[in-house]
Amino acid sequence: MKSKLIQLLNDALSKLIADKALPEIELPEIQIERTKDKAHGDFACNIAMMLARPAKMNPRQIATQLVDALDDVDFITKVEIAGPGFINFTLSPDSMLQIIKDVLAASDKFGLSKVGNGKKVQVEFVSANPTGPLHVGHGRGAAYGSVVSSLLIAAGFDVHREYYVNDAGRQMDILATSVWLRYLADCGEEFVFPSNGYKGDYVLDISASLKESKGTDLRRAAADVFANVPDDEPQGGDKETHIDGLINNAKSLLGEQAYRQLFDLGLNSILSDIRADLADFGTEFDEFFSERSLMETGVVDDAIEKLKASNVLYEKEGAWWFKSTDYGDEKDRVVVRDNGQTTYFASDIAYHLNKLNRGFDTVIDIWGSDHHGYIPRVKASLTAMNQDENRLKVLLVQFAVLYRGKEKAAMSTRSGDFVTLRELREEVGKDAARFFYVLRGADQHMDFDLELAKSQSNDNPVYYVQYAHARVCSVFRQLAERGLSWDKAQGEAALSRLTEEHEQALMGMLARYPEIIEAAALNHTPHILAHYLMDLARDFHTYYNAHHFIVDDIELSQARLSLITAVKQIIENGLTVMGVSAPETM
RNA sequence: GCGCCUGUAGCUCAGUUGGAUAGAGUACCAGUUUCCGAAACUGGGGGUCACAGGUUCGAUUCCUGUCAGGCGCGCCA
Repeated sequence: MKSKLIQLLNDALSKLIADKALPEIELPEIQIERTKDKAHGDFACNIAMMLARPAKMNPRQIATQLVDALDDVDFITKVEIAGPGFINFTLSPDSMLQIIKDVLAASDKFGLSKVGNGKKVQVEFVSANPTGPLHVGHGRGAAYGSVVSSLLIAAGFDVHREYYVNDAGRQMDILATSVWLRYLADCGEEFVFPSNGYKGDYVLDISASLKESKGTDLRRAAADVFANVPDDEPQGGDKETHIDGLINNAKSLLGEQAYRQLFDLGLNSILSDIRADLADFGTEFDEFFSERSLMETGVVDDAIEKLKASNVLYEKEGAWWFKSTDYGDEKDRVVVRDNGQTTYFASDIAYHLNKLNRGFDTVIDIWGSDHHGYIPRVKASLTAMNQDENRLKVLLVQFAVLYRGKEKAAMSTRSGDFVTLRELREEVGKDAARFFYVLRGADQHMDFDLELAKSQSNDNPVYYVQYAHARVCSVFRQLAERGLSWDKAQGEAALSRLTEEHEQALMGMLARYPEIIEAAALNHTPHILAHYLMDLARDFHTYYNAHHFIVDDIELSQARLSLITAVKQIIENGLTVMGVSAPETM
């Protein structure tokens, strides 16, 4: 509809210029917007005001000439000039009714768009270190990423969803060592657990399974395990060197093969837990991409060679540095440490190069806002390797600050003191949790009150939307009980009977859905879809309370049933995009 | 100190690329059920859009500065 209006106005403008009623100036892009106030018609255009300055004319005068030059079309009943020079359009009743037929015809396909034009987009999200179960902080990224992906799919993009598994770094060594130490304690060894080790209960589960499969094969004397290990922090030492010493002893006491088995046990246990958790949260991935595979297949080394060849690496104090300051970063960054090991950053350079080489038109990374400082160096590395950095888009998700009532809740994977995503899901349900997460803009710092989410889950807006859907279903159950039925053809033939204000409002709402999907997808703002669904549900509930759908006037009844079927369809479509169910009863 | 994000009703937040009288939920107050589900609806009060300048027909929106809060500034991942 917007494009039809733009076409109409463009024709009129060129007519005016041809008639020399307007000077020959560069025309700005015509903007059409839906009016907030029904008194201003259905659509408004501000072109006359935008032209006022360049044309050196009074905006209302331009508007008057423009309106006179407009072609007559059947879908517009009224054109008015208002305020400082707005041109307001009112749609004809027939064109309003068309939306119901469109929704019913397209059903679950209604709202799908082709703006994406099949372009390949990769979306990487969650990518939490597999050192422990997902906690509620990861939930926001999971919900946001999966809805952004679904929106892009709905908008016609070819989407590949990916989870980057950090299965190669020191954190994983700490996990493996933590598991081993718990196992040793289980075997009867006595020692103090390192302050920097992973203390969560899930580590005990893994060590128990290790004991079950290996018996005491991996038992070593505590004295050997702690031999030559520097003091831990509580003893006045440093927690980092302490744990590193333990890791080294673990490797030498167990041997490479047994250590690797231990390492993989920890990794695989936690990763499979994460995958199951995400699946239950309605968050699907097309691929789990391993950091270790990048190293083992030489992709990291290749990337470093590429940077060396581009002459953007230099050696200092035994390490290799990337000159990221040449590309606007604050300081240069190490890619190869003085001990010869590549850094996490080196893996990430390789990973991003790999992504671009896989042929995605756009690569989207969804990161927690605490990683924002990382963006300049990654982009710098891409530019240095002659890649177009604009193909990488980084979307930041601000932290969800957890509260228990008025109190801030602590959250740390290391200490094991956190609410897991699984716990949250079991308490409030997948639907409520997802809706709650996506309800706010990603750049909004979110207050997540666990008390509210858990105890007052009935106040969660998701039920308001789902209830609207269930209510429509209920009407049809009632219809069947009375031995009546809805006839689509009969209903569509009688649509002109829908003259109530509530019905007009609802139809206007339905017509907005495709625009919402497109805007939410292109701007990566799923929360506008959530808000739209609440608005639609509100209009429906209001309508429900004001009028009956099953009435003696058959034509009217059939027309109304057609309208609420369309409403039900769009709620279902929208909730599906959000990964939230649309129940028939509640 | 530098960088990113934020500041809108008591609280939690919307406010589309600058538009007409700044909205919703919640909380509070008062109402609505012989009739399709009251998890709903109707009405009411509640605002210096953090503050100060600037840009223009027009600013909650864009620019600059100040204040306040969150996060980040490793040869960690």
